Amino acid sequence: MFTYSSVLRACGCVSHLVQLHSSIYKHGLESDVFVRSALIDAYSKWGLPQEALCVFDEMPTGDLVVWNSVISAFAQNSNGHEALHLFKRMKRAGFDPEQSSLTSVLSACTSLALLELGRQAHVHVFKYHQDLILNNALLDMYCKCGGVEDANTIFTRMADKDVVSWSTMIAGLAQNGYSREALKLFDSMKDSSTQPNYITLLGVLFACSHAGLVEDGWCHFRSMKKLYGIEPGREHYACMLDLLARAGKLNKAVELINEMGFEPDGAMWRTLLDGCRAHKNVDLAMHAAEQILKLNPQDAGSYILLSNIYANAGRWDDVAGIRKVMNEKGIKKQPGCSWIEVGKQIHTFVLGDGSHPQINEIKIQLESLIQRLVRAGYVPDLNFVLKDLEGEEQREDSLRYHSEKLAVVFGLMNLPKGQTIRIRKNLRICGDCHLFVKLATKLEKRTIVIRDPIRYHHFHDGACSCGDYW
DNA sequence: TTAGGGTTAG
Repeated sequence: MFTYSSVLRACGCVSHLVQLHSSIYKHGLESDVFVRSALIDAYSKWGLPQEALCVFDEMPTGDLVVWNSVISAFAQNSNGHEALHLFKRMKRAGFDPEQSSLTSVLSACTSLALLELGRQAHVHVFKYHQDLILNNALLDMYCKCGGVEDANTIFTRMADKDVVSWSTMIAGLAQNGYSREALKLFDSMKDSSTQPNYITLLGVLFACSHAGLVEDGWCHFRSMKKLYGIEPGREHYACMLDLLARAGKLNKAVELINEMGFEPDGAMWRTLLDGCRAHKNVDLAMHAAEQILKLNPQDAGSYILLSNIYANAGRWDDVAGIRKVMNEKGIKKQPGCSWIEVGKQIHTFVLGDGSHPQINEIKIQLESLIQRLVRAGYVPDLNFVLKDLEGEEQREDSLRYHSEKLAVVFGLMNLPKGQTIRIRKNLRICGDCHLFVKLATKLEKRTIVIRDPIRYHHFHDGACSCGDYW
């Protein structure tokens, strides 16, 4: 038992793990709780939570650690629903959750971006208010669920803070559009006794890139090694590229790619491509797209970005060419999708999908809202319609029914006045929806928070926390 | 003082 639980931690590939697993059976040790938790954990670390669940389910023997192992297996492999389901099973089985279980539950709420659920988990945490790791998980949960004010309160009250607490808060502020506050916090961190690490600096550079702070970004990037002994890694370069590309310093971005000493990956070229779209550099865009498609010939996002760049430049033959290639290769763009939590239920809206039971009412309300917004000065921005990829008659509808607009209207209809409307979506928000939501918060006197895959937009009284730079 | 579970980026 002692041997296996030690060796399982050291196994270096899945096939070794499977061999150890059968050898455990051979020796009849599979019911030992130490061996079982180590096995569950090992499967989880190799990204196989279902295998971990099999190990868990096949024996009745278990203790709190075995439960915690299997819950964390799903929490860490981004299956928040299953983690929460197992947590409920654990409570029904008569086990009292403690710090480790609650940390996994918080991490599950974080990955699901469900603020109300996270608040419920927070209630269980009160009696452990001195636990550092648990507090860190709480910080992350509040930051990622759009409750950055709550995170700030907890952070201020934390007696002990380690590098994870500081890094979580710095990145959290930046993701929520509070870049300058994030940089101020980094200054306070330097005054404290905690040394920044690799991840802290990523948060700092992220803050700079999302606020267009080019000089600050360079300064932190160039001083990483000297001040903190941290060699800039691939991710730091990616952040710098993002900073330069967004700010329109495309030549500097290309210089950085050439000098960085890493092979640029698809995400880096994609960053550059997006900068080319924003700053209308067709030639560089073509080069970047070519590089991406060499690395990943099926990357739908790049085809669409490139085709929009061509469309904006009026190069309709090239637009048609891309559409043809996409058709031939069977490449489809991912449909936009938004989620909103109302009455403990998640409501999903997908572009072009009218399956929501209230969809007709929502469309009527949306139409009326658009008319009121137009009277208040809203002009739909047709630049964001994918002219090339949609049929002529769908053009206006495709913009009108972007999933976040449907979710916003649904929130206005169903959430009490004064309650913040929180939406999560799978793609980045388009400029037209951004304008629409800004104006809607002013007209309807509501606060709206939208989380996209990269960051948050806090809309209030006609403005957004991103300062229209995202 | 021979063994198992939790937090930060992309």
